[in-house]
Amino acid sequence: MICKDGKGAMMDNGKYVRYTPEQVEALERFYHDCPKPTSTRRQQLIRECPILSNIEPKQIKVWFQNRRCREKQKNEASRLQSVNRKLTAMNKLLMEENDRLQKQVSHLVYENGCFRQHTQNTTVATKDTSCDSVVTSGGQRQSTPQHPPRDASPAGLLSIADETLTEFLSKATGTAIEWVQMPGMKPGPDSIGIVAISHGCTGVAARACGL
DNA sequence: AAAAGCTCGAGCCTATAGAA
DNA sequence: TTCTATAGGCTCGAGCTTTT
Repeated sequence: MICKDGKGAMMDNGKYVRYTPEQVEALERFYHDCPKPTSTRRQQLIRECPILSNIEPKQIKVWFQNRRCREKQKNEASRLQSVNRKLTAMNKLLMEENDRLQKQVSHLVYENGCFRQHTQNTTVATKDTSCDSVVTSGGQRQSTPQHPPRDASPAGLLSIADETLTEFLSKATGTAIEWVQMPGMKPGPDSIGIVAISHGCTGVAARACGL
């Protein structure tokens, strides 16, 4: 029967057994119906199926064991492929969002510089009362075309800050991700395949996960 | 007598060897 | 690369022994 050399498995004749296609087909059929047969059921299978009669019960047991293992590996591989596809798509969207936000930051930095400049000029003008031309020309403000003109008073600056904060918060809440632990997966960001997005979120992560 | 502890066999899972 | 087979570690249930 089976002998051991301490490192691998060999049959008596020095060769591994390769089950015939007919035998494999019979085993597969049975596996499809019952992936975890009891020893009684396996013996019954050997009795009922003549082409399996030359296979030892132990070998049948091992075959089912390995078959389940192969199935599990196959399922895991396909699950990982699916997660990979989602991550790739999410990465693309996040890169685009990052790019857009960086451009926005550059623009805001530029705007901030303009406002600072303007605030300085206004302060100098209001202190220097001898310079009428500056005071009277206060209505001719320079501003970017994207935003309506706003005064540089503390109230005006506060409104800009408020608007920026509101925009930031809407983005932050719009991309909120809840990590949900799934059976068989470690808790935390490793289990990326199962991110859950709150209803109504329109952020980038939400769009990515909806793929 | 009932609960607790121990042993043993069967089976599962993962990693690995080695032939086909 | 795939498939068959083994090793080793682990769990679980059954049966037996010991303790309370």
